[in-house]
Amino acid sequence: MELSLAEENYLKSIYHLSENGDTEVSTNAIAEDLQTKPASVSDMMRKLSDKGVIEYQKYKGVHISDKGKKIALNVIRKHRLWEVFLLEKLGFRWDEVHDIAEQLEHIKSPLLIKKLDAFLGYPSVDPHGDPIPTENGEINIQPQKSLMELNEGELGQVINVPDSNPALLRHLDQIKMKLGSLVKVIEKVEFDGSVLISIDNQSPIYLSGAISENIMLKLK
Amino acid sequence: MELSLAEENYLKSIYHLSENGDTEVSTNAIAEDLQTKPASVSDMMRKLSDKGVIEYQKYKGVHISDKGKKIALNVIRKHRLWEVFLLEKLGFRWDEVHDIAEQLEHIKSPLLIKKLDAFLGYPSVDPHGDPIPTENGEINIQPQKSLMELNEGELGQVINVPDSNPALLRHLDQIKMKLGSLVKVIEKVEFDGSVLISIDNQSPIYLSGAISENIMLKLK
DNA sequence: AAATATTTTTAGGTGAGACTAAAATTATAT
DNA sequence: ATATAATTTTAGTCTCACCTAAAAATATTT
Repeated sequence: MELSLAEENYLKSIYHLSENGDTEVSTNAIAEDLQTKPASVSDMMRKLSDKGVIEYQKYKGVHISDKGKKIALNVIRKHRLWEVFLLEKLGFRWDEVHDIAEQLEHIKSPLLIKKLDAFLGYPSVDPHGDPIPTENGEINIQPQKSLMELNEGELGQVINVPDSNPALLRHLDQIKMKLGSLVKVIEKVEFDGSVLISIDNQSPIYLSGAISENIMLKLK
Repeated sequence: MELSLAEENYLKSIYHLSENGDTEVSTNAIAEDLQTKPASVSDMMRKLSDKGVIEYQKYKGVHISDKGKKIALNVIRKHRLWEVFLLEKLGFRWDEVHDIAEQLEHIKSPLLIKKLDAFLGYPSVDPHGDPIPTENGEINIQPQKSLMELNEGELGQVINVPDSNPALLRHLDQIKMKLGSLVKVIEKVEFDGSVLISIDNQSPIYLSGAISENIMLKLK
């Protein structure tokens, strides 16, 4: 079954908002995520439901079906493989790849993705640490905690940062935080949720709560 | 000015049908080329004319403007760079690249194309021998003759074959004809327009007129 | 030059995917 | 429990790119 570009984007949004298909998603949340109006979402839900890629009851929110999940994961696979290509082969920075990959992910050619995957050496994660789903729609979700959840004294390794926020990514470049960096929480500031950390044993710096909740780590 | 995918395809068609913008193009020819109906073409001509990318008078055919030519050449540039990528980096065959490049050519990101161009080593022709326009819309059109135009005894070097006909390209693979091959016309058959040729001094074979008129050569 | 054929345009309509405004449903607060 | 607020859906439009059928313009025959 071939979905339109718009339909693919809806499915992807639902997949993400439902955290990998586990929770129900509201009409408003989808509208917000896709920068459209709730009325448009309702229309589309009827259509996607008819196609069997979501389960939908009026006023009751949306659940992605197995079929839908597979399609969403395939789009995500393509997005992340293209991100790897843009960074590793073309020399883009990690804050530049998301928007272009948003376009490339809709190119239709399974063979192209097979060959791209091989060309890139079968990567398992994209430049932001997100796991790349397999051809069969399997995805390896790692247990992770946000930097804000760590306690004073705890140590973690950065394994994931958001791909869609260039300004944040550029800031991480500035403070020299990258995937794989070891981060130690020295002090948590009660008042504003900011944290004092050291990155790879460098001199400590403060990070705002807004930033630290977006940085995902594996406990060490 | 941003054109839609459909508008870009119309411009590209007009550019090609007008042989690089030189001749007038008829409504029917465009409809045939784009597999659409003449009525749809008339609609689009009004729109493209309003945008200043073509000169159009009702019932009088269409001429592409300088502005339009530049846009068309940019799309063609992208198409041909992607074809090089697919063939040289991903290992596609030359008969497989056209359809995928038709999709990739509409990706919008000047920086992407700059970087892709560099990654490919600034190629000047695509896998079918078509010249790749520069960023500024310049294109190096070589004088060339179709194999059918050669006389008996004449020798030519293959410099261009059509990119959009996979069956033909696969046939050329079979008879081991590639870009750069030296082709000698041994005999021209009056009756059906076929020609007896030798490719790179191999044993002679017959080619139908339909094939030979699509193979473009530089006289040697 | 008139008749006929071809090409092109206009008129009106369709589906996709968006919108606004209003109605219906569900959730929250009093 | 009722009133109010928030969310969601429906109803009715809009634009885009296509369509068919009919009309208009141009080209070709006789």
